[in-house]
Amino acid sequence: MAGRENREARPGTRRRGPGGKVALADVAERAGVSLATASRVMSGAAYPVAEATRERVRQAASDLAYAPNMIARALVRRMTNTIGVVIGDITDSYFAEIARGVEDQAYRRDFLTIICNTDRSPAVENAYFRLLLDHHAAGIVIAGGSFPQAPENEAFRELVQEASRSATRLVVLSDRDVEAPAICVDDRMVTMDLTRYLIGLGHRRIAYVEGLTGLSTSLRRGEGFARAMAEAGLDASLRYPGGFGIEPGRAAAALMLRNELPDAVIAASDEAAFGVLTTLQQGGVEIPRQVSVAGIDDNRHAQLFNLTTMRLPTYDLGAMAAKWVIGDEPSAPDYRVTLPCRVIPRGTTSWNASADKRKEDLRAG
Amino acid sequence: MAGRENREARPGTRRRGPGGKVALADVAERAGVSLATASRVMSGAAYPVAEATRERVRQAASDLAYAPNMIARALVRRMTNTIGVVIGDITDSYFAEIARGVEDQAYRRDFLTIICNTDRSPAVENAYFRLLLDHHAAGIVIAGGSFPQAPENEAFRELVQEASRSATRLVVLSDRDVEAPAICVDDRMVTMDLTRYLIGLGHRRIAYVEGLTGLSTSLRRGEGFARAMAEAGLDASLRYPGGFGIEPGRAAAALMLRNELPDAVIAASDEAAFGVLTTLQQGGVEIPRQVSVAGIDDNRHAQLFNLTTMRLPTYDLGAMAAKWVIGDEPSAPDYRVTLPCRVIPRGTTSWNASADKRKEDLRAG
DNA sequence: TTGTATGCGTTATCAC
DNA sequence: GTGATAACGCATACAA
Repeated sequence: MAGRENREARPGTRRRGPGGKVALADVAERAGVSLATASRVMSGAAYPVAEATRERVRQAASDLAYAPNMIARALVRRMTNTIGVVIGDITDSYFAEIARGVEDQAYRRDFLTIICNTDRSPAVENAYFRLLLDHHAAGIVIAGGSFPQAPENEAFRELVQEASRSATRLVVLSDRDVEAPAICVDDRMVTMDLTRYLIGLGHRRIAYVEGLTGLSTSLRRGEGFARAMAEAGLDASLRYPGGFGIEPGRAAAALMLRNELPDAVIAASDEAAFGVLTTLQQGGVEIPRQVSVAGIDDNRHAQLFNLTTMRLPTYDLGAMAAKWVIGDEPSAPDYRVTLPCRVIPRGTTSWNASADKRKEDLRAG
Repeated sequence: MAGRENREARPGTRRRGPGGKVALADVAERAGVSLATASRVMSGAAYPVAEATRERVRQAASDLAYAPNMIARALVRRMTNTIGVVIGDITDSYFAEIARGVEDQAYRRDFLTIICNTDRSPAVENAYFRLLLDHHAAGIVIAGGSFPQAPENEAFRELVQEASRSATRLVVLSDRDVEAPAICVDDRMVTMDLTRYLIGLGHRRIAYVEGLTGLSTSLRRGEGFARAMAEAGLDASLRYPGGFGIEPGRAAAALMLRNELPDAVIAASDEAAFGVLTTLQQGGVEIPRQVSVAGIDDNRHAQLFNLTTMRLPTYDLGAMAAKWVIGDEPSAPDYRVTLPCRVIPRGTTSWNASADKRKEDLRAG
């Protein structure tokens, strides 16, 4: 009431904020309609407005170069047009691809993509989760794997609960063992298939460079390797402590150079495989004649190194997550999708020549 | 008035929204203080509040697990706690590093980082600019270079004007020829220094793989190459159409293989240099014995390829931009900083053996 | 189909 | 120091 009286007390004044910004009220006034009507046409609400009126409002908005205040809209809708994507590190191409997938979908619907680097710290992950919830993000995409041993997991669960009570939609991109929609790959299968591929190439003595210690993803990939080796009756104990970066690959390769070389090596990531590859080559090893090397991810540089690798649908992971978050389908906490992966054979792996020899030995013996 | 009466009419009821969220009013009620006082302590305003009162409010907030509604706060402050970073493509490590620089600073102050991929489209850039302005971002960091010929430049200028009238701070990370704070490198100097370095190594016939056509950054880098060659009395006409990706590098190298090889090649980006490097090697050329190769950026993979390159302070560019945006210094439209770059000599460049020969020829002649 | 009035959850401006 | 209350700019339930 009071507000309205003030307005009438200053007849003829435009309702402009200090920044000179034109508000919806200005549009309504110019179009000669009520604020409500102006809102109905500008907000794109499915509400009956006469076409003539609609046009007048649009014209007025255009004349005044009206731009809706997203904050005010968000306040009443209890929701911002933003999607938060929580990742390890945007400079890691794995996460960058996911983020790109999210952003592409977000942009199509005028959503903004918020990026949150955790450097794999569960504490930072929770902090960002909280921040995004407070920001009333429309959706939160959590891309990193979990650390089953982390004490922060309990707080994480509570945040998931809070998210489920709120209107912001949550999607996890790896098996986080929480009640939330998940879009993932089968990490165990990833290494199983890759290991089988190398075994099929005649390799027997296969080394594995592990992923980041303690990460659930690393655990499952390690299991897949072990299982594939076991089913072929091979020894899966040739493992090197690793990580997803280049350095762990280098370190593992340096160790290999000092001992008997394996037939092949699988690294838990492309980057680690690059480290293995270049270090072995610098050590005088011919790839793939002496040792085959394979990675996981198929990132942009895998082709450059001609690296055999497992292609992960990183971009699609992000894109599907964003679609689900923005989408009009009703929220379903049991929404779960597993995306397929496949081996991309390239030049760093080849048929194991000594396997022929073994066969001959077998025949002779 | 009406609101208050309603509250009294339902004694004992907690003021909770439909989402069950606890609001500041709940905190105030529980602490037995007014909404204003509760706001003063929770918003961290520099306003005198008795320490005892302050503590009561804090306790109440903690008891109720109160989380401030950032949207409501943003509405009255006319500003969200977000920084938008407008880049070409987050999967390009150059931009990823910049984004990381921004995000690191943002996180320290509880700001959210919004990422905007334009794919170098001026139209998309403007669209995102508009979106960020409407979102009342605290700051906008524009990282991409400009296309001097683009018709969208006028609209861009208008957006810059609008930004300057609003409270959101704008920073550009390349020479955009607009009235806005800029944090850049000297692109002309970048190629000049690198070219001089190669000339100093005895190379004479130097090829240049250009950057993306039409981009101001590419233009300036090309100029730097030409100038350095000219001042040494060398021919700068050995240029290949390029781009910042791997493929343009490959294409240029393929061309080189079909003609007389240059002494050295400079690519406008590391990625292009990788393309040149691998393609030449696949063509049987020994690097650096026959041809030296250098790039620009010093991204994470440059070390892997042992690539000589120009180190660009990408991370710092982003970090400084974010600091300036969040910072407490008064806004200064003439704020301009140029960050230094330097050559990182690695294994893909070496002294030109035939230069010795030339010297001997000279002496003999 | 249009208009009126209320509320969204804060901060800020007054008065006390 | 503290409290009451008016914005902030929009969407929407309810009235007409």
